[in-house]
Amino acid sequence: MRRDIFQAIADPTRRAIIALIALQAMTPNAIAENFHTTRQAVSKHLRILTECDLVKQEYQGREIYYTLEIEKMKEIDKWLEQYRKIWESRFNQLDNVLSTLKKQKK
Amino acid sequence: MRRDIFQAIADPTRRAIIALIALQAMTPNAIAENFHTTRQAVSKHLRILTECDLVKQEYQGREIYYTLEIEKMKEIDKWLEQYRKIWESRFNQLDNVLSTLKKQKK
DNA sequence: TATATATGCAACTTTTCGGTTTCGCAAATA
DNA sequence: TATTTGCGAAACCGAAAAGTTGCATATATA
Repeated sequence: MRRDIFQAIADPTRRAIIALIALQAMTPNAIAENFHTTRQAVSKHLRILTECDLVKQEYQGREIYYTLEIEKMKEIDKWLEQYRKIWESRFNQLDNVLSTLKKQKK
Repeated sequence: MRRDIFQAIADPTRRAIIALIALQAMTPNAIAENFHTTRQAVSKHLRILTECDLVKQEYQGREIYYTLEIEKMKEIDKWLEQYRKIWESRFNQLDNVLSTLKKQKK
């Protein structure tokens, strides 16, 4: 099953998990303590996040630390770029209108 | 039913619709021509996009033109901001390492 | 006025999703 | 060695999502 980063961040619990491990690597149990769900449910979310390379696993004995793969987040930023161009150009247009009004005032 | 912008952009068809109407306002029929689904399916997507204020409707006779509400896209950018800080700080750390190496060379 | 067109909405179906429960396995510990 | 602990995987379940079909309605057009 091919996972997509946009699908991965669609779920609020997964976004919260991302926010958590962005601060420090955590084990599934430690992550689950922050939610009102079972560890297994968290494990499922972690699997989805892993499948689309948003998180990485670090094995340490029988514990598995999950870390955020921050580079992957840039993909969203990249997608957003095309729209950022639009809202910035619109802002410039508004800027032009304002400066035109200013000139007319003079 | 409360809609979320992250859920809205999770669907690839909806992202494609957003990309389409970002260029110019379009009617449901015109949008549907670009996909291998029925007009009704597109209408459903448009409804979801409308519910979370990502698109606006402009009535013109019996036609309805859908336009992208670009301001709403900034919400994603805002969410991304916290992670942008992280990857930028990591970049700076790397930058420091590089400049340290450079100094040692001298 | 009769017909065609553009659209939304409701009902229904199939698929997907998020969750729980149960299990098995490997590592730590008594 | 026996038991506890940390974890993933599979089976199952209910809810939601995405799609289709079949309407109803309003606006054009012949």
